Amino acid sequence: MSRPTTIKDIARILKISVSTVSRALRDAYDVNEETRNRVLAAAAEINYKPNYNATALAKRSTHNIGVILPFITNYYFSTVITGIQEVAYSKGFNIILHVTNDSPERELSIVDNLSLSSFDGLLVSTCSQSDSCEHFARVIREDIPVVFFDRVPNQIRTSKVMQDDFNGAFEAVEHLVSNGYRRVAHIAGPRGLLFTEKRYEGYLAALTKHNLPVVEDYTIYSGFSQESGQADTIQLMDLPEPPDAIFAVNDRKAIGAMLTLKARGIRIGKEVGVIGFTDDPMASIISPSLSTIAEPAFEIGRKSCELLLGHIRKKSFIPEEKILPGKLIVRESTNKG
Amino acid sequence: MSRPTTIKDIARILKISVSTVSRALRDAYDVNEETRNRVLAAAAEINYKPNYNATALAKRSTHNIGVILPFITNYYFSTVITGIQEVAYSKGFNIILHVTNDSPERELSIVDNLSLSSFDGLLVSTCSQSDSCEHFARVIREDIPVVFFDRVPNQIRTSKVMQDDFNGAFEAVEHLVSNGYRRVAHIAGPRGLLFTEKRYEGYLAALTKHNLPVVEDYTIYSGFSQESGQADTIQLMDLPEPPDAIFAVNDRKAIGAMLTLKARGIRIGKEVGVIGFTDDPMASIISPSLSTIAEPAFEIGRKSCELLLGHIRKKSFIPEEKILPGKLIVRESTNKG
DNA sequence: AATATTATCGGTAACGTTCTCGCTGATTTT
DNA sequence: AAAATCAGCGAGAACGTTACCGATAATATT
Repeated sequence: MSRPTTIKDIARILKISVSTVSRALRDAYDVNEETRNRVLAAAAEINYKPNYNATALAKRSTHNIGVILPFITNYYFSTVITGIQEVAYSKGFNIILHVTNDSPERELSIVDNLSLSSFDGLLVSTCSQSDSCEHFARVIREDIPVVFFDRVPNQIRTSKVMQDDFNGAFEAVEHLVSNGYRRVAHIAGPRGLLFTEKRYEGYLAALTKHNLPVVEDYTIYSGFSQESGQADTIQLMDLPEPPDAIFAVNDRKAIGAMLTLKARGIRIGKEVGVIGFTDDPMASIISPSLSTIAEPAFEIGRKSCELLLGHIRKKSFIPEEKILPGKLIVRESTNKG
Repeated sequence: MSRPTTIKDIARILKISVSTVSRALRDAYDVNEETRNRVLAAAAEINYKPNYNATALAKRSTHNIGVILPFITNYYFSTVITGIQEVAYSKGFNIILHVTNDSPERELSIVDNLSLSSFDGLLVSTCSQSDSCEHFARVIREDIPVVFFDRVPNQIRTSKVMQDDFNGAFEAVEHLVSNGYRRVAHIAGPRGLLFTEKRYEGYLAALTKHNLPVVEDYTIYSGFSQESGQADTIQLMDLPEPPDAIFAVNDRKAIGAMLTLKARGIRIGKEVGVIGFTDDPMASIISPSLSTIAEPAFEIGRKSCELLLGHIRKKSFIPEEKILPGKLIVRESTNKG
């Protein structure tokens, strides 16, 4: 209805200039304490709200950060966002959310159509099949800071935040071994993703440390879904010598594994141990409950955002890497009895 | 590095005026087909990206919609957001995400601090304890359209999108009754929320239709969490005459109920039936699997966003209400025999 | 042939804010 | 008492875009 009040209204009411009002509202520099109070009072009086677009235009800085990720409908990503939101909110930044549905074309179109004027920095977790990172490189070349988390590309030199995938996997597999399992299989994520490789390496390292043979058929790369967990497990258990334990790249796949094991009448834990990665709330709901490596999702969100805001504030974009530790959660699915 | 290219650059290169360039880029009105093509070519050439802030300032319309909700770390809300995102993306709108953590103070501060210049419309699901809706009324008074979904206030006349809570609850309870359960209890949500009431009314209606007595102690209002589901169920089962079925306001509480029933050695389904609301993926993971009313979360997101964009487009804000049907999903937890 | 119409374009003022100067008048310095 | 300093303020341009209106030339109308 009534157009929003502006800085000019305040100036007119107080019979001072807009420059003074602007300074009073922000810097409080070069402005008398008394006039400043009068400005503040007048602003409150007429319910003044700053126009962020005008500010952004004049200062060449929006107060937005873009967040690009494949999904939000799972525990991990939604928790990361909550962490991001937490620090963004406290620093007065808005989050512009973009979901790619794990489609590289969509990711590309989002990044390219996104006006560079609409955010000060980018927080991204890539698609699983990102053939190229050129689009992100372009953004960085425009001097807009980008911080990657979880699904980080390795071709590009930039700030990254991730859980300790190698050690998490190592711990998971070592836990299996120390509980008496000997033929440990790994149902992995899609190839090409850095953390898929890291977790695989951790798996390998634990096997070799404990002098266990590395059976090639015991590692299957596929998707992240529960369904692919089921399919992988069928393949695994149909082997001449099936494994007696399964380390899944995430809890969804672990749950898929448990489902096929159950369907085949195989006692989980006693006959075949299962361990996941994430600590999705489902892990404690399913029975038997699922052992897993808890990821610090919330912390990853916080750290990523803090890192990004740091880059934005000091205008310098020196890449940093942060690796946050996970935590082994022992439950029933790795209890041999 | 190099400052972003602007409309002026194009004008200078082509030796035409900025007005013509602006028209060529947008309207294609009052501009020759050929010059328009030259402008488009030049824009692509120098990698021109429009500055949204300048546009927003000149047109008094950002291309952003604000989304305010209590949580995102659950299946329902994250799926709604995905639905919102889907239509927003297709129409070129950005989503600014705000999470209140179900805190009324935070909700208030978000709405009040949000510059009205930073979004064209608002999509909100309120806190459970919103004592007032004044802050939203203020936004509406500024002629910014607001659409509520799921958790909608009843004191305020505005557009609303929700699942059919009454009929969903009715169907759930009728399903219990027709499966032979007679003493049906209801562990409800917090008082004051519209859908808590609707689901309670549906529960009542089903009982009275089937001539079952309404026992006051059989309805407990409390939180939404799994823990409150556990607590409520303890209270229920300690009654002199405990219920033989529980209708929970959502799946999390239903799962809580199942946990305490299991802990007490009560056979779910056979002795006590349990049904939830939402169809969280957990419902099919837990064992016995949980019967529930599936909510059309994705559709609710889509519809809310379409409604809002409609309001924004036609500048008229005539409140509309949409009620989307749920669907009964029968699983093991309501199988008596 | 004079006039009216049309298509295409340019000039200029907004939009709300910040920023860089420069100007006053008062205070301090010498 | 003259000069230097300084606090506080204002004028005006800029940020990139759109909107309104007028100008021009070409075409159509009578």
